[in-house]
Amino acid sequence: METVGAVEAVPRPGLRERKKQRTRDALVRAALELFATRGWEGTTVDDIVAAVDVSQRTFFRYFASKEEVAFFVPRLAESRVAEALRSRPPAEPPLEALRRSVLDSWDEINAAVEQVVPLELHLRVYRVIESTPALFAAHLRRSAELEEELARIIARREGLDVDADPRPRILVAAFGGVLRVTERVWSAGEDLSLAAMRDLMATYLDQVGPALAGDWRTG
Amino acid sequence: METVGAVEAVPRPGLRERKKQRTRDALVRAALELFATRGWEGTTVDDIVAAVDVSQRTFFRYFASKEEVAFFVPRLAESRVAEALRSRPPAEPPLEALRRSVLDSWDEINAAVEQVVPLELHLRVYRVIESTPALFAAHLRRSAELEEELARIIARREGLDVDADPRPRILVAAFGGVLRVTERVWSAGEDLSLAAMRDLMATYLDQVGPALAGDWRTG
DNA sequence: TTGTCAACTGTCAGTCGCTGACATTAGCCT
DNA sequence: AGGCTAATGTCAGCGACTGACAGTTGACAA
Repeated sequence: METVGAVEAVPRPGLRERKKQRTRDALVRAALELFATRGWEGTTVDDIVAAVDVSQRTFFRYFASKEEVAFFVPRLAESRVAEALRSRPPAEPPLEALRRSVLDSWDEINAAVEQVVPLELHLRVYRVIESTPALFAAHLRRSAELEEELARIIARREGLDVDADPRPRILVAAFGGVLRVTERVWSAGEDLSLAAMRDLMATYLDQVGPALAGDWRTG
Repeated sequence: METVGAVEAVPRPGLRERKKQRTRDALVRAALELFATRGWEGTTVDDIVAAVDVSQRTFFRYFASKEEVAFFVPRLAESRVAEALRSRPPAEPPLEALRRSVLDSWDEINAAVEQVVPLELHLRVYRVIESTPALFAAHLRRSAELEEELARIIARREGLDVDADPRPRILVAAFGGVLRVTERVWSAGEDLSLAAMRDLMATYLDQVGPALAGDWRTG
């Protein structure tokens, strides 16, 4: 079961694999840096590949589109949230499970991000995403896809069929809506710390019930 | 204040204006028909302009992008919903105002749509929008923009500042989330009538409270 | 070490969406 | 009728993206 000179656990990838990894990372870093400084339309794929010194064709073999590289970091976060939700205790009420999944993954997510690009760079890119219509649209679609996944996980937890009982999707849709408001307000505000975002999210989630309840003026 | 020979109300537009209107309508109809039959990627702008016999340049003078023509019909709906919300009685609780704005505009919207394209064609195009990633992303962004507008209207009704009090946005985000689930389930189902959609929406909105409330298993 | 195979990369030509510049056509108005 | 101007057409070009083919370079066995 063990090749000579190779350890069981992680049989250190060959030169080829390491080279690919380096190219991919270099492309991500160069692209994000350019997006953050010159903006989305101000950056061409040719600019990116010139910075890394590979051909344009190579870029498109690593990323299906110019968009995809912009969402490299958010992608890391999405998979972790789904992961977290899957491992919540089944006894927990659905909304509570969602809330804790997002809030608890936060630190872990940021550690993972830092391994690829400085967190500060990601934040700058995030602002570009929010202010560029084409990118913002893509962001919303990705969110919708994540929500669909979360709804399915919730349904399974509760022993329901997503296509028969709409409650999982309704819950997640409402939850996701609040998340987006949080992102928006947070990134428009001054305190861009993660603690600030966490607090904001917790506060907003607490307000969903009251906001939906009815007349705000008689509160 | 009155030009000689011109009637006050609607001084029937000149030939030039009527020609423009015809060209625009022809482009919309040709485009939607093509999208519905050949799909989004299967239709080029050249195909559309060939069907109407105008130059490509003319197409882009009427529509900023290939996307814009695909959303010509949804656009009609959006403005009417905002309009309806503005004219709801101020005493009504926010969620109730939103709900009635959408449900009550329905018939009016469909009448307006029919004046441009057959409703059945629009439904076929809508399915293309939902199943084409690029179009679906654009759809979500448009929804987000409408939600922002609705949030501002709600805030004004309640005498609040949207940027200070998050409740309007939270409410609308949750509401919008439910709307999207409705659209999804409806367009995937069999009964594509408008009555079916209205019922579905009403039902789902009623379930938001319970879904958020807590443990579904002790219900 | 060497040679073979397969993976990776580069080059090139071409499509499609979209735009600016400039020339042409055609309602409009005196 | 003729001038003004909006609408349209033509053309050249950019940028994202793709398929086809050729060259290069790790991997692996003889």
